[in-house]
Amino acid sequence: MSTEKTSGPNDSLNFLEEIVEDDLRTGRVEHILTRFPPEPNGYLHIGHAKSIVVNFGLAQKYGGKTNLRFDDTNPSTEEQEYVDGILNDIRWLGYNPANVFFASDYFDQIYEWAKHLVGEGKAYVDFSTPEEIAVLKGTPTEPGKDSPYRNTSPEENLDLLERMRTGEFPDGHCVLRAKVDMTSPNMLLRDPIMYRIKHAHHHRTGDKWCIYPMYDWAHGQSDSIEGITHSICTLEFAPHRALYDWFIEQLSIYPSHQYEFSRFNLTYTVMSKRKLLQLVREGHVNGWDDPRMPTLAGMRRRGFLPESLREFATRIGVTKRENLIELSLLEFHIREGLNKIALRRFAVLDPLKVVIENYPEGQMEWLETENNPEDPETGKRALPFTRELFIEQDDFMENPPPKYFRLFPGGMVRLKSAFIIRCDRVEKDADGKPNTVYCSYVPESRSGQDTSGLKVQGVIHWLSAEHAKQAEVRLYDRLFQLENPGVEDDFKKSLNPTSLQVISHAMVEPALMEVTSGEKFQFTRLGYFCVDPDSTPGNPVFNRTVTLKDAWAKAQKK
RNA sequence: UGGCCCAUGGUGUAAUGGUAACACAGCAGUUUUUGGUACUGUUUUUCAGGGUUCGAGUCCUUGUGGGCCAACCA
Repeated sequence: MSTEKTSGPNDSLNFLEEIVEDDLRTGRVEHILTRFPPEPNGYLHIGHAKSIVVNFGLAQKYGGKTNLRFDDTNPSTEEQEYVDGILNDIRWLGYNPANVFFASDYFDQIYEWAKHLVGEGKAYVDFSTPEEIAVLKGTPTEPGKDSPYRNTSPEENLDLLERMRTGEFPDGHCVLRAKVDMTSPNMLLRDPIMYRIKHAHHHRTGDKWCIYPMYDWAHGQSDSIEGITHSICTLEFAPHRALYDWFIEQLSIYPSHQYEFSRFNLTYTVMSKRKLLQLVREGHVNGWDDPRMPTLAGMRRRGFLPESLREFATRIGVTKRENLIELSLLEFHIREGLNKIALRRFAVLDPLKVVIENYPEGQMEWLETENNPEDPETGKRALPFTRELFIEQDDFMENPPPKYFRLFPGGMVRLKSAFIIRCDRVEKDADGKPNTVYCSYVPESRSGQDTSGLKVQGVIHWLSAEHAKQAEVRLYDRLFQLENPGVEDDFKKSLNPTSLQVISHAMVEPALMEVTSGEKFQFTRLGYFCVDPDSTPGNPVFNRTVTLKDAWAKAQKK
């Protein structure tokens, strides 16, 4: 048998890594410096997580650094709350920016550069209305026409710009535009706006400015000031690159370069900030950190591990293609991470009482069970076993289908880490729902010292009724029922009505009464759960992060 | 009807002119006191036509299909 098998994605580079290696080899750059440039107008989501992993990951791999730069050029939508949240999310994901900067740190320099361009006749103040500007801009297939203000002298423009800055004009009265090419096939080159007037309070510069630079007139300049070698963004910015380069060339400043990769889409998820904001505002979810949200805050509260997210982001790759990633890939990485570290605990979400009729009343014994079979060093714990127990309703069926190997009348099942029991009879409510199952146990079948010789296929979890404690459990499911809700006219039409199911009286083992917010467990046979911050002493709340894979449930669906 | 970007299994990503592979998903099985985990096997792939070449997923060309661009948003 050959053991030489060394192909796979691990030894191949994505296109950004190829560019970087090339730049390093040819000496275009000595060290790479990337940046992650969020606008502080919302919370980070899983799409940003990929961008963070790409930017920080690339720098880490090649011994470079990454700055965090808040793109705060629009005071009307940006807030300090978001700055704090974003910083927190990035650190949680496992990254530390080399520097934390703000585009607003550079407003003075950017203004000086604007004056320079005006002085050279490469920018002008335009008093046209937004409508007039739009009409003269043309369309993608028709060239635009020059604005009547395009040939104002540099001297007059300099004066006008200064008056814009000092607050002489009201909002929207005029704009500063770059003089590029009104006939360019690239719409962004048709005399793009550099500054607009906004008499608004800025979260950092206060009331110092009433003109604010547009994205194109701030981003590349900020990159250049910081000496960013590789300015990585998503595909929709590709047409901006021509402008990015144009400004840098006109100013003869450090030539940062822009590279674009495709953003990713996730099935059953929307990712646009606008839509996420709508979900929050309209109360379809309980805030930005609702565990159903694809925000980092939501996923953290849901119980996702940052390393799972990093691995997922790496696995989906970096390309320029449209793509729609299956949610099951994310879930795979979540389970993989949690399987190794989550301690196992017993919980019964939908209790059904079991009475072991041949087990003496009042008797109790401690039975040992492992905390995590994947990690023996986590040791064992003891569970109290008594005559009256709880099992899941799901684990009993009066008339089971073929291959059902849990409990049914006349059938036997193993209580995990305890005994084998046989179901003798069942007592039902008036509506026919089983309410108590009477069983007998096999004393010599005790786990670890089973001499019964019996073989049973099913193993189920259980709780001593007398010792079990109540807890709230929140079961989360996908927020949308459609694979690609974002492409519908109304994405909210496919909202999943059962994306949250609250079980206020689940039963759990006593040890789960003393937990801390954020702690993660596997509830044996049910899934991974995480302690919600809503928990109070004695009243824990558990969020279901993700279910376990369930071959039986899958087979039943067919 | 202008410009830019893109096209490899169900999904995503490799293969850098020389045997189309990896992961997830699916299916089948082994192990298992979690119908979990682990392990094994397996179904399924180069958008179409033309060209260059001994040889094309890869290069050229023409189509076709998809995405992006006409905020004083980023």
